[in-house]
Amino acid sequence: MPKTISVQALQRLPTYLNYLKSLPLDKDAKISARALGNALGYGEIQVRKDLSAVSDGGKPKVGYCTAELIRDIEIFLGYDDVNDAVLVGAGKLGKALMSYEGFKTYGLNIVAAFDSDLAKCGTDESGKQVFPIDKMENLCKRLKVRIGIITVPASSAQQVCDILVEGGVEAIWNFAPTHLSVPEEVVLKNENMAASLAILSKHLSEKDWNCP
Amino acid sequence: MPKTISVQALQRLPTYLNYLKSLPLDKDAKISARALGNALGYGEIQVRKDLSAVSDGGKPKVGYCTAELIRDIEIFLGYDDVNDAVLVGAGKLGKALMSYEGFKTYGLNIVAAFDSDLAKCGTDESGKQVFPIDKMENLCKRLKVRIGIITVPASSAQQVCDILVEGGVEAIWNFAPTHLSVPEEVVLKNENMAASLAILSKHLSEKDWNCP
DNA sequence: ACAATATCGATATATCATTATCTATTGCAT
DNA sequence: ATGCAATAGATAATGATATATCGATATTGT
Repeated sequence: MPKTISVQALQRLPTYLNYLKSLPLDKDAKISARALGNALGYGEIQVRKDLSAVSDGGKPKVGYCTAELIRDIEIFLGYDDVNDAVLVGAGKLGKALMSYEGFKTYGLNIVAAFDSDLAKCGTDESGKQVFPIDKMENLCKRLKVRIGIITVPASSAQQVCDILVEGGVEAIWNFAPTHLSVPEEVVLKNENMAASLAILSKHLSEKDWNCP
Repeated sequence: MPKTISVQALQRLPTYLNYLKSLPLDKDAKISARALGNALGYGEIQVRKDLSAVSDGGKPKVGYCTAELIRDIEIFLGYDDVNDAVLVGAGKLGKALMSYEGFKTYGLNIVAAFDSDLAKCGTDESGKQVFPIDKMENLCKRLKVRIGIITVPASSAQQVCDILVEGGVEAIWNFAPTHLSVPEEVVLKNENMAASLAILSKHLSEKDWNCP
């Protein structure tokens, strides 16, 4: 029976991983759930629970073996095998993502980008190829790309999304500030900046209410 | 007593708003919770619950008045009054955010940016000024900036964060893939792309398990 | 006018996530 | 050895969120 993990816990794993990797590399280093939690602002019980889903345990009085933990999380998250992705929309945000080196460490490899504006096509400064959008479906199929990243304006996002799905993409990462409908079997993750802003903005206005 | 709203619901509000605004503008248009839910992939009960926190209600057999709903959500989210923000880190992502026009509609106004690299200082292509980072604390205080956006590499994020806090910033929007510690009274929102990727990546690898 | 229907709102239930409590294990100092 | 402190792990309790049920109300068609 596969271990279960909550969505929230799953989203915390990269944070653990990131912190663990920032530690001085020592093959036999150990870390306790409490230390890890303190560093990241989580409770120690939560840390243990999160880690129980990915690792086969730490030792009392010692803690977890840092190196093992790193490996276990990476395997669990699938960072060990690379997922190919395409990006649609070579605007400012698209370019920023294209040239972000960090994705490699997350097992994400952007193999190509597309844009409807022919002026943006060619080789990007990141070294990646930008193709006209009508090549997209075919190229996705040929390369068996599994992930599509959408960084086009909201107005064309659904259209782009449909093409990606047609091209056999299995997961879509949407940066356009709009809702997309996808078939059930396709995973959709919205990077909803407006939602984040809503939180900040609400907190600020609540401060104004409470503090006279 | 002020109406309460869950964090999750709060994060859905911008999505409602965005969809409502995409509808043909008609002063007397009405929309039912079910229609709204179907369009966005939410359950109708959830929609009603979410909206109950912001609006003073729809009418049976009719639904909600679209125009009123838009206004109510905007007021609730504070989009009517503008919050000034500064951005730190004029790299690719920073520039992308600086030139994103959409923030205006969310009541966010980036008044200035900072970077430690003097070569990046001056006037950005977005028309915004980029200042050396040692001017930051002072400028935040003078302009009473409430929001700080961090788009620097993980290694310098905490340092930048501390300066922002010193400068009196009340909310921090962190795009660096690292954990930040802030005083209790400062709101921190992490835009954790790694966390989103974790979800996609996990779903993909789970597909591989289940489908032989 | 009255029934039928669509819809809202409130309450209750179920699901999911976090935190607290308790027990068991390990290493260390005596 | 033996007892103490630190720590993991399991279970239970709390809290947050989503879903279901039910009654109330407005519109529409007879």
